[in-house]
Amino acid sequence: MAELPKTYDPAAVEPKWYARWLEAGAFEADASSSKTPFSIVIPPPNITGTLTLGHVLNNTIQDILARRARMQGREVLWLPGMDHAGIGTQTAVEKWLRKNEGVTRHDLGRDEFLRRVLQWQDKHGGIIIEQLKRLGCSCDWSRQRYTFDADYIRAVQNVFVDLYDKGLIYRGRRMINWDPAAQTALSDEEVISKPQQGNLYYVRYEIVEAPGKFLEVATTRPETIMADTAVAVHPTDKRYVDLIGKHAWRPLVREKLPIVADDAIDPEFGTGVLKVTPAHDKADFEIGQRHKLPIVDVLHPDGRINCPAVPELDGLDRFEARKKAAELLKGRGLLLKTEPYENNIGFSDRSEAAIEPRISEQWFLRYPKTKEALAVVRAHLIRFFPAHWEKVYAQWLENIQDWCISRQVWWGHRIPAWYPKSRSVEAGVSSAKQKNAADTAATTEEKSIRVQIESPDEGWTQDPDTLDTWFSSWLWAYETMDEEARKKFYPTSVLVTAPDIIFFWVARMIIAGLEFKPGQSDRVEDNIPFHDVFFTGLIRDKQGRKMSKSLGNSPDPLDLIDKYGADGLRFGLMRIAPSGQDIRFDEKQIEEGRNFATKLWNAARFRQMHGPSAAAPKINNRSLAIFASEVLARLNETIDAIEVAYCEYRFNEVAQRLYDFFWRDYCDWFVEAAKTEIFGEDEPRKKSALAVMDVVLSAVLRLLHPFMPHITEELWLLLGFGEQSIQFALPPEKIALEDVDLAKKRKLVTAVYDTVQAGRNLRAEAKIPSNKKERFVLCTANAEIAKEVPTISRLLNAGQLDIATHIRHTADTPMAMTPLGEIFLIVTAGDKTAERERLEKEMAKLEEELRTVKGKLENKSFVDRAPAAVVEEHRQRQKDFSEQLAKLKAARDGLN
RNA sequence: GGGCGGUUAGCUCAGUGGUAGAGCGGCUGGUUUACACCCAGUAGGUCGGGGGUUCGAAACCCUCACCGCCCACCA
Repeated sequence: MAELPKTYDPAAVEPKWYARWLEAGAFEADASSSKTPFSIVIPPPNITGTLTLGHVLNNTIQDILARRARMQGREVLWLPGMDHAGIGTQTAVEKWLRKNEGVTRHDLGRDEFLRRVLQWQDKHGGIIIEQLKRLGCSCDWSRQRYTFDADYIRAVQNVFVDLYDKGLIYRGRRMINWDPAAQTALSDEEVISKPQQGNLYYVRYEIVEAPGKFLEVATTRPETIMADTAVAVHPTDKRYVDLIGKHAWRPLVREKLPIVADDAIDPEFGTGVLKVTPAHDKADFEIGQRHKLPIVDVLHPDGRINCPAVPELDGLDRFEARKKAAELLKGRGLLLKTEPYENNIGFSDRSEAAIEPRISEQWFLRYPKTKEALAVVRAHLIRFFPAHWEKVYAQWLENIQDWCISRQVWWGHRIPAWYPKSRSVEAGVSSAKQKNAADTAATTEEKSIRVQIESPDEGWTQDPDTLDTWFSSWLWAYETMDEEARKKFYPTSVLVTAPDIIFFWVARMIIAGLEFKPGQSDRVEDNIPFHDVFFTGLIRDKQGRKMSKSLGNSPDPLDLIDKYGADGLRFGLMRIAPSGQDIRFDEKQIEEGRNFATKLWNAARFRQMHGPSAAAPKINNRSLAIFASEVLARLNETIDAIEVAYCEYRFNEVAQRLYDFFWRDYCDWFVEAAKTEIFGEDEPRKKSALAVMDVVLSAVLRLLHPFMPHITEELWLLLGFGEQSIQFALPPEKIALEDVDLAKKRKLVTAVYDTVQAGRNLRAEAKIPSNKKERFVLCTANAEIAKEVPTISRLLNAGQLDIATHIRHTADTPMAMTPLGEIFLIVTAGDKTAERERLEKEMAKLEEELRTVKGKLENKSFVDRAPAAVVEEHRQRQKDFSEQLAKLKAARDGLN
């Protein structure tokens, strides 16, 4: 048996084991196995990504589930991979190119740029995979996939063609979200609205039919006045009814605008008059459609003003132009006033640029299977944990809009659509000038489009756009698997993800599963992508702020691993991660995880110092010390509690239970009590105590293994619990404690422990250093206690412990009540007053408790209606309290 | 405007009907032969406010307040 080193060194142990596990192929899934399958697909991190605490949380949970399933004898597939992350990666590489080569993607051209992305990817991409390995993730790396693998690309394009053929994908000119920084369209989900401090400008529009009279219009965007094509009021607004049907002069680029009536106008807002700018506002666009208004676009794709008719504004950035437009209007006496105003502005999730609503020709998906997707969650064919996310999911599906899937970025899955070379391709960017809004519903002449993967022939050119990254991710649950794996492992067991991608990914994967039916039959239950979804919390900093690069409040998990070990990080994080709630991160908590690992190490060392452990430890019920029975009973309770917690994905509870059991019940109480036997002369009893330790340690190591894989593996083999890796050891079963007296024994143990605590308290109150061996006397009627004197004495660190039936209480002998009787601390320098005060304090506390219990028992309703057991408990308590109080009183009176 | 979460010890959080808990931090004592990343002891809480249900509420119901998130076209 190897000697355990004095201290645990995760830096040496963790990489060693990880390398061995890989070498042994321990994480590889065998699709031909007859074992029950268990499968998880990883939420693929971006190829440009590096490990964050969010990843640590997420992947630790997946690893716990995977490792536990392996121990349970299941065939486990944890399928890893990465996402090509279209806009994200393109932005990252462009930034790198600008910095390192001083070139833009336009300098390089599309083909060359894409070559550079691949180069960059080889050199700098995929760091996160190595980081996940340091965390200990037991993914089947032999199956690692990428959303840009050749066959994955093909699958994505097939899906596009399929949906097009079904009439679900269409091309259309519509109002979309335009990101002027990335210069691409975005889906609604990629736009996040934030309140923004701005101004409300009150602008005068002269009435054409009544020169000298003005309409006042309140707007936040004076720079788009040139794109106004109407002025609108509410049809019942008395102030303006007379003007409906008349006209107003547009103040910039003077032109007649019709004054229309529309229900969408809120008469309460501003002046009750809206300038209608169909090209640059979603609501205005709809009003435009209703009134057949023309559309005037005055913005370049990059957000600069495109309006040569107003040279002062032309070419200016939209925000600059806003100020300038206000000045311009002011100069002409058309700006009445400016008020500070806060409104919600949409921002790009990625580039953080302010979004422009914009009319543009894009590809859209009319979602299929939305009702079915709702139904499978409603019927709990897919279960959400915590369940309240079902509502969020339902709300989205019930109000679902068509998905804008085309992106004007180069890096991504190219849209498999072809146009005759003669026709100029618009690349999604609309240059619509004066188009009639009514026409926009009509899509580009479908005849001229061919949707297929291969080029029809030389006369055709491919659509330059790429697909939204999520249009490839939604196939992740099954496109990552080959035919054989799919047969064995699809639908997957559980998806572990953060709730912020419930729409982006979770919902769409469910839809994809139901639509494309990758399962073994056409039945719904064979085609859902997963059975359970566990939503993790969001990790926040100590102040409750979201972790972000710009705030610099996100600690590098790799630093934490260096400092505390991967196991410490994992355990510390899991212990504070309540299911489904946000987590406030504090490094202290990781430190505790590390401390727990050290505790485990030292407890194992202690065991190992007293001889070799049994490979398959067994205990003999009859020879168990009462303390052993107690710790084993508590172990059984822990095993049960953990089982229940796992069923509901309450990982923090599993961790906390293990922590409490091991540290408090096992180390603090059992091991300390068992030292009597361990250091004693009685060989059979010593053996029994060591066997109990083996049973507990072996069980705890296995229970802890999913959380702390490295240290448990190390200790498992060092202690000799198995020649095989702990990874495939069966989970511990409950110990059969068929002892008829178990309840009685447990009560006695609790009484002993309470007595010890009372005695220690006496020592502390008497200001006696804890290392000083003092004499205690225990007055008790309990006949069985004599056997336990050595242990009680050890736990009290007593010089001597006498059992008596009576002792005269004097000031020299501080006394406390315990369930066993009275415990006295025999000291020489006693103080009568102090002792009386102490006793009276204790009496007061007891009296208070007694009053509560008595009150309840005197309440007839309580006695009649409460469960008999509860009433009985109260009666017992009343009896005990009264007796103890009487003894305290006698002791206090004895002092006189 | 709708929806969802939260409010328990100085801090971070457990606790879904029966004597209010843990860890950290504080204070006191300790080089007790596994562990100072430790051990022992201890202080600290009208469980956000109000109302209700119940013999009994931190927990269940109603209501208010505050904090956070999500959804929604008020310029």
